[in-house]
Amino acid sequence: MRSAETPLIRSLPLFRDMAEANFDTLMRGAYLQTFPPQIELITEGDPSDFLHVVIDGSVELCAGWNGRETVMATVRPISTFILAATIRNAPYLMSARTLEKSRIVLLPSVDVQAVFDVDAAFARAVVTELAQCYRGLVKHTKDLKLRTSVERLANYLLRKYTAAGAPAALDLVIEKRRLASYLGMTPENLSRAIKSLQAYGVTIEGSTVRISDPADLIGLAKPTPRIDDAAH
Amino acid sequence: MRSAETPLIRSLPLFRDMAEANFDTLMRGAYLQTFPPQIELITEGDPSDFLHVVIDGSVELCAGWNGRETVMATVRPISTFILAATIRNAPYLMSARTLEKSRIVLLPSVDVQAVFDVDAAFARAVVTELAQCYRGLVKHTKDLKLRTSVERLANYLLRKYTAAGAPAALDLVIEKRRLASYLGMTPENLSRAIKSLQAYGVTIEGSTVRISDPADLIGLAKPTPRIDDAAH
DNA sequence: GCTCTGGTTTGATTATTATCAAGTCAATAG
DNA sequence: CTATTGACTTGATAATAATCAAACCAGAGC
Repeated sequence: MRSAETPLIRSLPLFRDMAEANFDTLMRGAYLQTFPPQIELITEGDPSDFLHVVIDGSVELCAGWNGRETVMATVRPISTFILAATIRNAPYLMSARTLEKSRIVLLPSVDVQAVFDVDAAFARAVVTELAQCYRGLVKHTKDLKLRTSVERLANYLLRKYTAAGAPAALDLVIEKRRLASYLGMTPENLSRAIKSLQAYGVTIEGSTVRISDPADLIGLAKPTPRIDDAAH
Repeated sequence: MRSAETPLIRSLPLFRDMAEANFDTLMRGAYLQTFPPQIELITEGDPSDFLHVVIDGSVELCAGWNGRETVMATVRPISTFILAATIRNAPYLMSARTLEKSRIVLLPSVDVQAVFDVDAAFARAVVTELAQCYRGLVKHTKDLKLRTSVERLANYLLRKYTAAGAPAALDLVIEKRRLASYLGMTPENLSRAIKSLQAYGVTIEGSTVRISDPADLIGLAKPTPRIDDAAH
């Protein structure tokens, strides 16, 4: 691959510190592809051949069992997904599907592994990234096990609100049924949870969220850095 | 540290392939300590100073929020815990508590990080271990989001049963209230879930589990490698 | 032996969440 | 402009799980 996106990828924490020669090796074997919406990029259970980097658009990671399905995460530019499967050379545990028209870089797993072995800076970056992903998932699990659905919604909204810098109106980016699945509830239940947050100054019209009294909502949500901080 | 446990630690996948000199460095800075039962080894939110290795006994990883608490995992010999916090040099997301009298090796995080930077084999082992932990947590999350409590119990029992080689009687090692918390339910609910599995040939008396008709139980549990396999 | 303790079980009740079935609404294709 | 589609909402109901309270039971200590 040789394209305008190369410097963009280079700027990611995962690739930032590695030697130029090794980065070139990775890029030589890479493919940049554009996918239409609703395309299944990878399927749960398939062998992991590529590390994926979302350049543009958005991708949903989901998992199914016995006819049920749940959204595990949404990946937005610029970031990678299924690093763990690539590293372990094991089958995917989640499926990935484009939500909109998306441009994605595919890095062959063999190249990633080869470069990992010779580039200490890259190795460190992979570890850092993986540890970050792990900790993110620990937080998600705590969210699911320790909170009710209304509490999960309240904290989700506060996280987005804070990340956006406490704006008067906030866009809900994700479809409600997908948000419901991500938060571990049904669309109907989300609809009712939204209604019950009106008592705490939250209004959601279409995809526009307004929080009139953050302090009140915080009183209900009781956010903690050990679940709700992106950094930590 | 210089003790009889050194070769035991050396045999772990995490330390197996590293250079002898680097392993010695790690061991020089290490402490081996014996803790009584019910001791809080680390507390959620504290800075991460040590990588822990359980040599003997057992340790419970748990997390709390707003007066509620949940068991995230149980660590048994020989394995490490809180690798991710050590790597990221970030506060612990979980607390750790001994369940019984336990011997634990403490490796200063600074040493782990220093050796990581100079030993490629160790770096690769850390990545492999972290990826394994990550995938284990993905499975746990899928289990929680896609299955009912009875299904989670059925699959938990089948996993233990299979791992033990399909014995006539199986010991339930963990206390029921802890198992309940791990599986995301109350002790009362677990008690009822056990009862409802009697219809599928499962009897649990005290801590002894008997599965008279595995095929029948499998029909209910519908286990899948993408949730229930330790390896994958 | 007894008593105390804490885990477990059981029953009754409530809370929470899911399911089913209509409806509303907005965007879009024809 | 109308018809269709699919997301979202609402209401009624059912399933699932939590809570509360009371027993039960086994092991530890006396």
